Amino acid sequence: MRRVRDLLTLSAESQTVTARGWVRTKRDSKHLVFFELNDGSCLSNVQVVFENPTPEAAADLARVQTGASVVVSGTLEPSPARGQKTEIHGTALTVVGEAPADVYPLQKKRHSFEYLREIAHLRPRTNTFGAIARVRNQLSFAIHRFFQERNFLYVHTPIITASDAEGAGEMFRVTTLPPDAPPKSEFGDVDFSGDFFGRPAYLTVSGQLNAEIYACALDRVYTFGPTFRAENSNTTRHLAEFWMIEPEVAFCDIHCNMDLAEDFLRYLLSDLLQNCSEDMEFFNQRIQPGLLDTLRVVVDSAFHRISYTQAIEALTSSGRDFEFPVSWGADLQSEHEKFLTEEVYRGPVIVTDYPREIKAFYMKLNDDGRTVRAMDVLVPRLGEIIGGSEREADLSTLERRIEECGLNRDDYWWYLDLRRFGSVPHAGFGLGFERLVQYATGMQNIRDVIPFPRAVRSAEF
RNA sequence: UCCCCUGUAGCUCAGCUGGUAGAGCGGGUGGCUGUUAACCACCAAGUCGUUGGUUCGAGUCCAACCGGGGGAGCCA
Repeated sequence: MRRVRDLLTLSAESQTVTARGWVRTKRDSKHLVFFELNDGSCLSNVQVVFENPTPEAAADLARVQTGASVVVSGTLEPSPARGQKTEIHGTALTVVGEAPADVYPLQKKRHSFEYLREIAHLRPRTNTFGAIARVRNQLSFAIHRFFQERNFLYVHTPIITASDAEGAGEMFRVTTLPPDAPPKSEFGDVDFSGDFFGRPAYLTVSGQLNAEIYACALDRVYTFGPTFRAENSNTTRHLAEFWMIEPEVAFCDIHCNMDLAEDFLRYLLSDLLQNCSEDMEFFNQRIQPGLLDTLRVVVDSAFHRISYTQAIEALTSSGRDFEFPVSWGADLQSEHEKFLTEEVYRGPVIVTDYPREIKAFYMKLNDDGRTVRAMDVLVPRLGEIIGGSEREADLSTLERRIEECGLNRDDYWWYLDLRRFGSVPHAGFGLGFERLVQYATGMQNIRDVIPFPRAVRSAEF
């Protein structure tokens, strides 16, 4: 038994081969039947030919339709026609599972992504979703390799968290209390002391705070796990459940953090271009023309690095009429990010040193007292793909920032201990895995780059 | 959550200022000895998202609801 990917690299010397998989398309004439077999090992199908089939084989071939699963044996031969170098001249065929064409939802034609989303259990059988699965796999592997080569430790931060104020968005509650009649306190609010954890608990929105703990002991760590946001957001770049990569590095400032983020993205894209070339060529041709050229430029050139203040200047001096007014102190809107990445710099841009008021409490306060050492990596089409910062390492400054942000110091006692004992400058960032996949493939909707998307009012499959 | 667009055959869509539905693909049958978006011929297939309203008459106009898509905000 050989996988199609290997089969296609063999030289055709009439050797006997067996393959199995799912039939993508069949074409036949009176004495000649062609079908193409795909087993997910690569984008390409292998063409199978039956010439003058025996009556038994003909009966089986009649049951072969798009979507059927088959095992086929034959000899690998040079193909006389264009379209493929080699093909299997079939001698034996087993139809493992039929796919009746009048009810099988996938036809041998192009389907819209909207339709395929409704049949997410079958969409990995299409070219696009097979390619996405392989790209996700390649990127995941490369992410681990990148960090492992640099002596980062993979740490497993918790999925369930009790800190409800990480400030990264609405959270999903985790509870074993009965939803119809939860216990109430004397004031009428829900009493969580009897809940599973004895306190309110949620699904994590970030592993960062926990990662900092390990970075401040083991020097350099990363997490790669699922993350949950209960935001009621309905866009092409948000999910309620997504995968995030969060490196955290001790003795590292904002500049070292930017270097890491940039090396990381370029490493991943370079690896993908090299090791998923067939799939990437497909995305270039069918999904986003020009994609490969764009990615090659990103791999080969340094990212632009500007401060928030410089970004504001670039926007105000552009003469462009934006829907949202540009002023120092206001957050950058989508249209501003798009303008910077797509028109001013035509590539990834790292923006640093944002006003303290629009960023999280844990970001290191700059000497000017007005800005923090935040960094966002913005890319064309998507906007923010990475958000990170140098963390505030000074105890009293951090305590002041927590209070400024209206948070309760006591909730962060363990986080503050990191500054109380052996504090070090450290920095890190979060990369949204699905956004990376979107960027790398040119896919428009984030729901099409994750196998089973979870979004508002959407959790089937 | 807000704004805009959209819902007609299995899929993708057309259907003008209201007169009870059409194309391509897909499917079925037949033909074809090298196809590869196969080709040729024929055939079948629709409670026009749901409910209500206007009208002699609604796929078409109006309202509400439901589903889908895009944009914004929030962010990764």
